[in-house]
Amino acid sequence: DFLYSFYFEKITKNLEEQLSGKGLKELYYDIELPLIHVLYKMEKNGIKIDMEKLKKLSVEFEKKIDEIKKEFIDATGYDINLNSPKQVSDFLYKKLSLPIDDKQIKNFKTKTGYSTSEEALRFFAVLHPSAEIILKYRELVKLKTSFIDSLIEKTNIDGRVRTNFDQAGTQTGRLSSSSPNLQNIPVKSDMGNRIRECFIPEKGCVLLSADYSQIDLRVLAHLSGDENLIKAFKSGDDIHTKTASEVFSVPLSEVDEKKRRIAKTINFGIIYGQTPMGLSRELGIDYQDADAYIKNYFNVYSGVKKWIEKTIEEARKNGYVRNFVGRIRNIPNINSVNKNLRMFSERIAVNMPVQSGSSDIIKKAMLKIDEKINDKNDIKMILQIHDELLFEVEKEKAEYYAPFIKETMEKVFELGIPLKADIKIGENWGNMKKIL
DNA sequence: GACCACGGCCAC
DNA sequence: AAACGTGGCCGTGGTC
Repeated sequence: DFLYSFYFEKITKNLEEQLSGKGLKELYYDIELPLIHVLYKMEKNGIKIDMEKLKKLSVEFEKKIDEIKKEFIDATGYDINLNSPKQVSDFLYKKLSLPIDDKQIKNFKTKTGYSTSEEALRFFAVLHPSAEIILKYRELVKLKTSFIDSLIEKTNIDGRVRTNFDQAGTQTGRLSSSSPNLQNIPVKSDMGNRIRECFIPEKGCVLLSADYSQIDLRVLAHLSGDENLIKAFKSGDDIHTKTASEVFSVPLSEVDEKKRRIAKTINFGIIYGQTPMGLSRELGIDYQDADAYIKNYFNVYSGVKKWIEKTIEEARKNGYVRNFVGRIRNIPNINSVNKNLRMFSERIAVNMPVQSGSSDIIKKAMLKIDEKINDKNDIKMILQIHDELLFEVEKEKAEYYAPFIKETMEKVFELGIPLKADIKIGENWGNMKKIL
């Protein structure tokens, strides 16, 4: 016992000094340490799975995958392993003998050969019907192996699946989730959404989802203090439509879907440090146009541009960046002579205060919500997906807790812009209706 | 059988 | 593909 307390104190003191020296005591004691218990409870709670539905889905996907395999053989005469990028690559680039020149495929090089990525397959799809078949095969196999079968295997006998949240696994302070990862359950495709429908509440309960609206862009607005971006959020208009209107110099009413889509891509790209080349490729537009759009963006939101420059400057000087609650990320290669490494470091430096800022906002909200619900048994916090919290709550209590959760999330930090959270409820995670 | 790199792709 | 940031997991193809 003596030795134990002797070394315990020694280690504690050492850690305290290290935290102190880096200005991390508040982050540790106000956020990370108390969060441990919240995460523990979420891991313990787990989430209920509609096993019957999931198993039916597995069978259905199995059949479809078999059909697609046959379809491929019928269409091509080749019986290759479609799970093997190597075999698919040989098939597309060699066996098909398509009239493609080096110029067209030079963008599709990988370390080991020629790519069969979705983008490459879309290129081949206009030349040969087999590419479309492979794409469909990929989608279904991905959903079946990574999600359907994995979830079936990892769901406990009590009908609930429990993830592992890693609190110290990311460079930005985000959580990560594994075994199974419940932070990347499909949502975008119809097929994928059918998997989400297999996540259900306990009998007598509903699922309640609370997600921050545009939290990263709002954090960017706060950090940069950019007047236009702040004004945009204060106005309550759709942010991508607003950006489109500003960047293309047209009234809000004249922003069509195409313009909005471009603006949306730019908005996300800014946070990740996207280059004109990246933007042009993603949108399938000319480099010159992409370059002009980004320049326009920085003209309109000049405060954002200044903040990016300032952030990179600080990273160069200090070798690290810090977010608004003091969290640190070291940027060791920010002054590297290797241009690729240096540019990469600059994007990391710019992205960190934004992504980690959002992450600490939701962590703090989790703590405040937990303070109120930790002794209640009519509501459980069960998942965090970066900007979303998922609860399992008794049906009759959903309307009682909803405003509290919304308000707690929105008021957790007083920033230069309003934070906004939307509340939805539903009988499964794939079909949620907005209530607040 | 354990481990790894790789290509590929799901989420935010 | 990635000159778009943060993650985890799948199957293949290879080594040991």
